[in-house]
Amino acid sequence: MLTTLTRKERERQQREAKILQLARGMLRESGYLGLSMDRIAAEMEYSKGTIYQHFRNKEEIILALANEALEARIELFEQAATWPGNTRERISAIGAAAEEFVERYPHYFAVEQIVRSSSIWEKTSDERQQFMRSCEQRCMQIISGIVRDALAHGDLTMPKNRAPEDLVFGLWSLNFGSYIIMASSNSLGEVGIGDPVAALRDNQSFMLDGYGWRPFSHEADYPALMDRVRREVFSDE
Amino acid sequence: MLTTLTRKERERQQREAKILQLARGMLRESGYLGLSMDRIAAEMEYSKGTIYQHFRNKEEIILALANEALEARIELFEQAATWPGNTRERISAIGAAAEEFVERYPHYFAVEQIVRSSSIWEKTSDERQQFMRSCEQRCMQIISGIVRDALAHGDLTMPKNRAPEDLVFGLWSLNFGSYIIMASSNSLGEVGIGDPVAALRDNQSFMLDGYGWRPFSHEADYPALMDRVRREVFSDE
DNA sequence: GTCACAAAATGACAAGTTGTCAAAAATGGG
DNA sequence: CCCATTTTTGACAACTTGTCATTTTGTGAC
Repeated sequence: MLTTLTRKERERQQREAKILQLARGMLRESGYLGLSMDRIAAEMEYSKGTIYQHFRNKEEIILALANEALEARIELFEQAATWPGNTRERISAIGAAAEEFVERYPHYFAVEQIVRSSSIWEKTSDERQQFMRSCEQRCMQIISGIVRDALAHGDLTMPKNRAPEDLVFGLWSLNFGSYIIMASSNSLGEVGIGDPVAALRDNQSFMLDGYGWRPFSHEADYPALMDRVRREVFSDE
Repeated sequence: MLTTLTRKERERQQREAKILQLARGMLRESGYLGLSMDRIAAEMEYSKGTIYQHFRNKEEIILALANEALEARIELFEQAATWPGNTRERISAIGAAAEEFVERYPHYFAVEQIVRSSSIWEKTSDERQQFMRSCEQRCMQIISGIVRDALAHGDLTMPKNRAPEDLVFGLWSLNFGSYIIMASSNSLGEVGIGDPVAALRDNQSFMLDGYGWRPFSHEADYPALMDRVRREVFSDE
């Protein structure tokens, strides 16, 4: 009896994973409109009704994909935050984690873009919304924690009227904006941006330099550190 | 004959403007899915076929809205670029223009987000795509022009392996990312970001400081300058 | 084996979308 | 007034998503 229950449960989870896998593919292939419940059902060789027993609607599938990725991102960020070095090195490690995340979950930015598109968010369940918000907060906490450590250690002093979260907002928007532009602009080279990932690294560094976060980027080789973090922390699993 | 032609032409343009106006409203109200050709037709008291004579499809309407706004943005940026001051002041004036743009075209970021969503872009006409790309390039040129002036005047020296466009990419993504997040995150206050617009101003300034662009933000009152630019340059029309 | 009952899967449907196109209506020159 | 040309129309086809009565499947008791 126990075994049958778990077998069913296992089948259910497998099916759910398969749905998400198919959805990921469709989304990558042709965006929000390309994700079709009919086609998922057809490719799964199940009826539509069964798919709807897993996800109340299309938007739930998309949010589930986002949740999956965000959970993994927190994992990466937490690992990065424990890097044994000064605060400026630790914030660089977070940058490395962000790069790693983009490589492991290349579909995520497309998903987040869809979720942030009004009228999608509204259709999703409270639980998944809650989960997404909590992931966002958790991310914020991890990073602003490093900022606070830097303040405590005297590596950084906050400018007038600015909170640590304002700095995090800067890193966040710089990253988010850069990756969205990279993902959706097929001709960055033509406008003179040859290596956007390297440019992002530098822009982040210079922003932190501007805040006065020591040691400055000319005093250490942060790109090398980021490569090292990615090799040593994120190479396996 | 000439008069009848122009009258017709005038009516056509008025109708087109009305379509775009309605579309703007629907888009702001409820996003891409909320924009319905049927509803536009109904509210215009024209049949659907007539609407389709103006725009080949839904996506064309969205791109038309983007084009409208981008044209206006170039206007604003060009005005800002002529500000009579040092290069650092001129790049701040561009920041002021960007703020002004967001206030005048609050729907634009939602539109750009939709356009950047894959499978939307593909459905639009080459002409409008071309126009959008040329606007983007033009913007890039205006700003990288100021960067080059700064290099020529010795206000700034480019770091190793970086082109002026990489700096512009930084400002671009910082702005774009910040405004997208602001527009779609209804609870920034809860995560500790009280005044995101002020934070964006500072983050931009600090990034430019990090690049070593003189005079530094602690040597001048750039926020005050931006307020002044907005008052003196963008108050009328 | 078979019966009864619960659980799960089904697909026809309703209600919506976009985009088309033959037919109807308006227009304007002769 | 008439007729060629342009413009407008809305019924359609072809697609969505999401529902739910009906059918199928699974389980345990006898």
